Amino acid sequence: MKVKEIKNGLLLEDIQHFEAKHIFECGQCFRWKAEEDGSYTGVAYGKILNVKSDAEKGTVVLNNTNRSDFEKIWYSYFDFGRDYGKIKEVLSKDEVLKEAIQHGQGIRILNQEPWEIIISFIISANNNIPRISKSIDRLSEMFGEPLECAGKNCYSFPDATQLAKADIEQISLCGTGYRYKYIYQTARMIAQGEVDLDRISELKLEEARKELLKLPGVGPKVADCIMLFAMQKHDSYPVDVWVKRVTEHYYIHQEVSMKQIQEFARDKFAGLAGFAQQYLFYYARGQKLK
DNA sequence: AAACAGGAACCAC
DNA sequence: GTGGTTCCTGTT
Repeated sequence: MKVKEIKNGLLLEDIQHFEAKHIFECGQCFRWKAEEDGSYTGVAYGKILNVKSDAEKGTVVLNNTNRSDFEKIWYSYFDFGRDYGKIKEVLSKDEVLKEAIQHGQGIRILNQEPWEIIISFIISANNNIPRISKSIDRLSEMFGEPLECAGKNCYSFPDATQLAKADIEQISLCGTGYRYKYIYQTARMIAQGEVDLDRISELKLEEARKELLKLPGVGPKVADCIMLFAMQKHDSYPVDVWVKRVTEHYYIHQEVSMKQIQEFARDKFAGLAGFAQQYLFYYARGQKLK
């Protein structure tokens, strides 16, 4: 990878396995919005960034950033230190995944902030992506810090302290439905240090899940998402309806319990289960698999 | 306009 | 620990 400074940003060259659409639309994040020119704009770690990828040229343009933030934030955020070619090579031994990877070849698993991901996925329970995004935007507008930018959506995601001292009635105005209580209670538990996210991040999958399940609004699926998208637990295999459908349809050939799906994934994909899950999820949604 | 989509909590058993 | 029901809101 080559990093060149350009006006107001960076040009990355010799990039493989990176497509903005695949990355931002594979269900792992909610704050990145598609622009008319095919780029995406979003907020993470309190910074606004615009991303445009060109798979043919092998380039990525990062707008509104600099070399220092790239090294501090975005290199890790976009998981540039990982060899996706190797992951794909291993997973492609399976015919279904080979096909799925062709559809989502530019997927990468972002390294997101645990706190934001916890709240985002509490909101995701029994919900759909447009509504989840809207709720997160409203939470940020109401309780986050304003960021310098030209358009809309320019607020950082509020931290746990900010939400813990918020009026619970105000949280309920963010379109989160009955989940507002969970958001508030979880914020309080974390703000008060009752739950230590850094500590949980260090634990192994099963132990970390047990801890995360103590948070109100966090069940098995949400815990698995938090671990995969914000705690680098790449052996996590979150099973939502789409992943359940795609796993049953292509591998098990009958309806089974959530537990059986997870056992299957653990045996079949082992440490790469999380990557397999992302390729399969994106594939299933693209196929509108029923 | 009624039906549907989507995970967790909660309560029986 | 498993199964059924309810929670809220945007879309069809």
